[in-house]
Amino acid sequence: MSARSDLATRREELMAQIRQAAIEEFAENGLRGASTQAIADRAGISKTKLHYYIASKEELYEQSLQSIIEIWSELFHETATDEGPEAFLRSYIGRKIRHSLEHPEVARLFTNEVMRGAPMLRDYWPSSREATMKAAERVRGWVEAGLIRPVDPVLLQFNIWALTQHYALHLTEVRFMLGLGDEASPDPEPIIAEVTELVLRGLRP
Amino acid sequence: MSARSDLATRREELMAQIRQAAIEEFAENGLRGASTQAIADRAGISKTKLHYYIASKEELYEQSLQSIIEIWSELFHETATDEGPEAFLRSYIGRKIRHSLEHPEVARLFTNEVMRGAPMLRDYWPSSREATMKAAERVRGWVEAGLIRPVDPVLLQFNIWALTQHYALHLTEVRFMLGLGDEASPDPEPIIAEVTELVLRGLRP
Amino acid sequence: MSARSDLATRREELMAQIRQAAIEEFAENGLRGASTQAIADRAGISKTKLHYYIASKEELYEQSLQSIIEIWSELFHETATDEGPEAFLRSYIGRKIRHSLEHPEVARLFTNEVMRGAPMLRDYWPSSREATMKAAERVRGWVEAGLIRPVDPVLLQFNIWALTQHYALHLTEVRFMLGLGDEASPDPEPIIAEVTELVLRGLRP
Amino acid sequence: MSARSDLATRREELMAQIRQAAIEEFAENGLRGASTQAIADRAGISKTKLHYYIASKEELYEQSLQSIIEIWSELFHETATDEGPEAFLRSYIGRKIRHSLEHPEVARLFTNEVMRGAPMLRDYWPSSREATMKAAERVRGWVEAGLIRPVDPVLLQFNIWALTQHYALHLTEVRFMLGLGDEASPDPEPIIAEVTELVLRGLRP
DNA sequence: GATGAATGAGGGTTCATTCAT
DNA sequence: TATGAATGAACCCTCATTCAT
Repeated sequence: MSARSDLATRREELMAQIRQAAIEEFAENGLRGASTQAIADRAGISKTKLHYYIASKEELYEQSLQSIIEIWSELFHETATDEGPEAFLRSYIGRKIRHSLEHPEVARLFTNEVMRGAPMLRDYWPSSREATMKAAERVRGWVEAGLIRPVDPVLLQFNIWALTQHYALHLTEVRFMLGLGDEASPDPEPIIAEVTELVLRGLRP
Repeated sequence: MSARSDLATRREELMAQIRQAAIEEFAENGLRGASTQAIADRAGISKTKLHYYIASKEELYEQSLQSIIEIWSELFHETATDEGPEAFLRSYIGRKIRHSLEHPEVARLFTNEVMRGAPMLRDYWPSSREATMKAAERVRGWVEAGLIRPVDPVLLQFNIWALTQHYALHLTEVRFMLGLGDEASPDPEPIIAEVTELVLRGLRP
Repeated sequence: MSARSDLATRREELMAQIRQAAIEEFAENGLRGASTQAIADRAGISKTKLHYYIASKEELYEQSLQSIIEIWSELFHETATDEGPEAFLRSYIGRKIRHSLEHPEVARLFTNEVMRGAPMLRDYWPSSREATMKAAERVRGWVEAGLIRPVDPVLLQFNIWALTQHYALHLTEVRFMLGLGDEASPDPEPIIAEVTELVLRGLRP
Repeated sequence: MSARSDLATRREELMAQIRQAAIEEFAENGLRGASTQAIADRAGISKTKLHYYIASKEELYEQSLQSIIEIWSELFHETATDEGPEAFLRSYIGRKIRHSLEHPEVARLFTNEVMRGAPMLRDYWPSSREATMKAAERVRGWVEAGLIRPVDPVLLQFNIWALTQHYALHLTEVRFMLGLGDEASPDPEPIIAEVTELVLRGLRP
């Protein structure tokens, strides 16, 4: 067992390394600007070896996007939903910002793709829209129950999205403005507190 | 005089065309991913001609960034500041979002640069920080005057920034979720209303 | 006039050099086996320069095929047709073999493409078929007039084609069997005489 | 004994598969254009496995050529020679064309090599020349016996060679001109009849 | 000022072959 | 015997930039 498992494990580990390297490089330079040489360097392997494990740069890009969507989907569905807006939003905003600060490249790659006009995400939009509409329904329920003031439930989602993504996209700026070093990660808690407070108060009936 | 002026005017017009083309191309593909051929095409000139008017792709990129910063600086300083937080925020958020929706490429290019780690903006950070600190001071004044609840004045700026930039960065997604066509611009007013309301209510003492 | 003409002339000369180099390389190694480096070397220019003048290897290949077809078409139509089969065949076979021995690469490239299954010539077959049918009609006329014995007019064309192409394709072998040097061209006249005699006698009523 | 024999048999079968695959691939794409991957695919094995059984692509190419020469040599020597030119030529032309149409890849590979300048056949030419000279002697005998008209006995061999090879090389074109499907094999008999008639009549004293 | 020609460096990818097991 | 992993060389082609006129 150990031999087979070792081989499979090795391959998976390498693929994980490659995917991580790819996400970072694509996040920084976009699909066009990313080079397979740079991805290989980040993954610590040769360009030829990289190409042994991937079909093409484009396919690797698509897989990277796919893995991001899965990560976020899990993050959203792990959040309990039946305890009212305050509990839900506190939990979701906290998780989202913490993840953003730990893995800013994830949000960056996504934003990069969307800024290009999202040509690779066309197929994904419909299912994303469905999820948005389902969430909107829940927000409407909160409004009708008088738990929050009347809001546009789609724009609310955009706004929360904006607030939680921002700290990943602009981490460099945030670090500088908060007087942190180039590699230091800012303490997520004050940021979470501030964003949560803004949203919860902003929604009060 | 007219001859010289005509020449000078022509040159300036051409440079403006080039800069606009550059901002669009850089916004979509980043510094690395942008091609001078694509910029030339967008500007309606030949690649050789483009290179006659610019020193290098990098320099053109820097100029593009510079012009963005000027645009935003004007936008900020045109907003009257001495009528209290509500008037100021209503005005600023409105202007910012309107501009974002009309010229999404501006916000996109900036975010693109920041996501890369902002290597070209190192020189600009200090003066930006100064402006941020000055604005923070004003926010503190509002807090002390009891006009808004106590908030972290720097994070507040990030949050407003996040909310107003988002609609430029994610315009493609926004369009899709709102059921608009690929080229249609969404009506900015409902968005402005929703964002303004969230911020103003979120800041109530 | 001289300046413009010189420029245009230079370009045309270079293109002719490139086309010739391409035909030779493609004739020897086929589309897949040919390398743009080898074509550039044969043309006496750098690979980069070659790629400045061509769109792609495939397109250059197509142009090479196209130019061959034109050459042969001219060769066929230059032959007078209204003086009966003997005069026509003597003239055509002579021209064809002379050309074959002088430019064996032309016949070779064509055969190379046909041997692959002729994927690039699909578009050309129909018009070729038309020409074949028209020629077949003429042969039928000869038969009816009692000038030649009854033959399948299409297979006759194939056979003449086979006999005149062969000396281009197998020039290396022919040279060796005739005891010639590696670069020497065999005297075409005895070959022409022998082939012509075989065909004319083979067609006698 | 059976075990050893089975193993040996298996190996030989596999080698035959490989050789056939190689001939087809080399016939279509030449030595340079052929890929070991494509040969492996045609043989139904993995590229690694292929390389386990062959020393190199070049060596496999040489073996392929060698096996072709053996095939043709057998084909020639199986033809009875002591019944005069007509019987001999009828038999040989028939066999040759039938084989050409059944195994066009054989003739194609050979022609491909010759068109390249036959660098791999240098060693083979002398023995081939010897055979040609022997056959020429026999033709001269026929001429002296008044069985056929005076002809150049070497060129006659080239011409017969040309006529019988052509239908293999240009099968694609032949199929199209005769209105056959892409995979259909034309009926060899009318072709044999026409070629035989042309040659026999063309040689009449 | 303007433009076609040219180029060295690098882009992504494939290839025949070897390694390691 | 057999196979997944690995690799250096080469492939076609594009790029930002410079040259020459």
